[in-house]
Amino acid sequence: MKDKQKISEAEYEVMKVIWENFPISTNEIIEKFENKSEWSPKTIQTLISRLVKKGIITYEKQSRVYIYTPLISENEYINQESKSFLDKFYNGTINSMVLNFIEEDALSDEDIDELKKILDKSKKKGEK
Amino acid sequence: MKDKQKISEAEYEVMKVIWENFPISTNEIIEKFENKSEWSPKTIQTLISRLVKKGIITYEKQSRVYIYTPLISENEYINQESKSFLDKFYNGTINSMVLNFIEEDALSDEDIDELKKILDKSKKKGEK
DNA sequence: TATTAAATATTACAATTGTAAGGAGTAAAA
DNA sequence: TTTTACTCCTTACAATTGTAATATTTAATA
Repeated sequence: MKDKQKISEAEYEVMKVIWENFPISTNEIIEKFENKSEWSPKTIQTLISRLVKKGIITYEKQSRVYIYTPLISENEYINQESKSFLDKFYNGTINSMVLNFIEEDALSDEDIDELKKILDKSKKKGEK
Repeated sequence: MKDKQKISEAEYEVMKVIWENFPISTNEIIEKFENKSEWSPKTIQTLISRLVKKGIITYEKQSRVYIYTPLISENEYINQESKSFLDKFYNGTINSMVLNFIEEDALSDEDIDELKKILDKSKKKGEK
């Protein structure tokens, strides 16, 4: 991916389809939206072109059709967005986000227990 | 705040100043940016007007100057944004975000210990 | 009261985004 | 080979955003 281009909301919807199905052609992408959105195929095509132009996906020509592949993985992208989100709202740490959630009573006792289990499990993994 | 208007990046910078200092006048807001940004006072004024138009802040006229107050608290706003962020990237739960961070090795052992302490403390509070 | 100065309001303009329509090239069908 | 149909490319247009300049109003001063 070229240096940190933003993926817009609409483009992100297209990216989800590409991440789940690549390598994928224009028509296959359009089909995936057929039932779940009102977007015209033209709109989807525009979004795809913009993603190419931004260097977020690339394609390979197979005779007349284009087959797309992402240039950044979904995980990389989510991590990147998570980092900016935490930087913007929580001084950059997820701990401070969790603390805030607890203070705001946004976590149930079950959530908290589950979270503890998650942490304990990771500790064990780290030790062995 | 009118139904969920978006606060843009630049507007958010202004909001941070307003949240920290309200009630605050245009000139006071502009002063706060004097050393930390290159924005022209005109730019800041535009951002303030847009925030008013969006219903995110309001003002009171004191003779010729306007004194601004937020219509949404910083906490409310951060909570709101956190919710959409989690919905978009982590199925809506912070637990799944933490799990992902652990899997990505984005948390040190110290972070994890600290997080546990945070959780234990909250548990105690909940019990009493 | 007439002038000045300060504050707010209006206008500007390019880039990005959402949402598409129309045109062009080429492979397939007639 | 000519026509058709499908795929990609170019253009469109309004709303939002970043970044201001200009114009107007009005309080303060002369």
